[in-house]
Amino acid sequence: MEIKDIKILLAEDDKNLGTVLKAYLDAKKFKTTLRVNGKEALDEFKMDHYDFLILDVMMPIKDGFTLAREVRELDKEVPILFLTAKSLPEDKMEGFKLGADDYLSKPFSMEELLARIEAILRRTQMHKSNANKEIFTIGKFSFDVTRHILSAEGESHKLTSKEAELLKMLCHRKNETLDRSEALKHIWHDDSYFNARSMDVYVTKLRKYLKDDPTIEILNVHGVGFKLITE
Amino acid sequence: MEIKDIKILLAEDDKNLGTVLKAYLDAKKFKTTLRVNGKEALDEFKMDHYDFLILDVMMPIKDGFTLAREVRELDKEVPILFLTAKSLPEDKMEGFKLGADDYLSKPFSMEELLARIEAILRRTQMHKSNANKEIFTIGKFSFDVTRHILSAEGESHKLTSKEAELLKMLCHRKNETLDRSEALKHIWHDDSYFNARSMDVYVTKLRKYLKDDPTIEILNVHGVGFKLITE
DNA sequence: ATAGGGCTTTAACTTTCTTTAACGCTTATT
DNA sequence: AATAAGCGTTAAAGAAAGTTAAAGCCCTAT
Repeated sequence: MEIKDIKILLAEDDKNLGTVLKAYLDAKKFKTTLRVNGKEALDEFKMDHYDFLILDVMMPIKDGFTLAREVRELDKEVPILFLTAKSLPEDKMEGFKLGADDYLSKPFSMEELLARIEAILRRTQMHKSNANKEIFTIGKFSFDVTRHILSAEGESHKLTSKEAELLKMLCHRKNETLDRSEALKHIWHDDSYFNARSMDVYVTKLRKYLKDDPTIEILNVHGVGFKLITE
Repeated sequence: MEIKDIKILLAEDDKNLGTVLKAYLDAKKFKTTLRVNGKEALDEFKMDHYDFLILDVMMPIKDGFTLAREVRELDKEVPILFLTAKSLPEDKMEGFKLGADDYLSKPFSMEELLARIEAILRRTQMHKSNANKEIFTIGKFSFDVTRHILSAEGESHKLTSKEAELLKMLCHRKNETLDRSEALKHIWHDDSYFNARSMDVYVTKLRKYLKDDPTIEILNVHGVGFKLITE
């Protein structure tokens, strides 16, 4: 995997620092997504695949350590690097216990940050060359997100963009509720009545595709959204 | 490129420090040119080629940040390292926004300076060596961007300029969506209905050229653009 | 100047994808 | 139970994209 394919999720509440870091990392050919607190970062992490997390420890709403703990429940592998203003040993310890790979005390230079990211990636990226292949297993189905292909038992079916995007979101939140408004904002870019009805049509389509496996279900949570139930 | 070929432009108003730095760097086999303010440094930069800039932030007549801004208009690549007495975050930020690669707060040791220069050069020189290559690998194909040649297994095919430009853009965004309007603005210089249809024709052409490798795919993302998918 | 060849655009037709509409059913509220 | 809001499903209308062929354009060689 080349550097330019590596997706970084950056959680930093300081708008200024966050924007500059993102610009710098993007200039270094990473794909960086910036979120301004732990909650938004977690939502984003659930929504997409990331190869690396850079988390500010002190953030409003949800701090970096709490976020890391929740991320680790979903993914035990993804490298985490903390940015911390305090350089107290206790904090470092707590961070590393959660499976952090490194930390950096502010202020730091961009060069330093880059060097650490690359060091960690060298260490971890070795044994996963298939990292950017986003493939979900849903019951007896296999869903290739980038290729929009849903396959089972030799048969494979090509999904349209909207079908694929919706199924992707459901997969990222499997066995938990995907908010209707969240999906609408993410896929349709507008949470309105007609788009909601359009989304219903797509739910029906997906149910049809998945109906061959009775253990799979797209459940409606009335007034909230949908939930993909598997195994 | 060997170290002895690397030309450094040093802008430092403190005669004493400047001379010592130049002597040290020259001893380390760099070719160092010393200028005592931003204005003279800019004149020098315009006059000759430099591989690396070391700029003092506080200088008479023209300061380091202003100089960097003007340099960046001429050259977006050349590495810049700031020397700063103040260690205020604001200063750092302003510097990095201009595309600085690192900074060093006074007082610093010569070894430290050398280490940072070498770290930056390792990274940028690396980039340079595969930047001018401009050859993409797409599945079993190889695409020489500058020569407009798409080849596979001895066979090689010359692309027209529009074909090449479009494939280049798709390669730069491989495995992610290239916005239709972005491609139109960049290649056709105008995002209009007829150009969009023209672009569709070129997508068909490219698909034909690439069809021998079934792992490659140019996927349409309805209403958004196209995505080149490679393993 | 002009005829030919390669490249690009326009046109026309076909297919696919998305949205809208309609109608029936289910779930919450009072 | 009555009412309203939310959802399930299907069909159709509408918009975007796929494809092929012909027309237009621009250079170069004659």
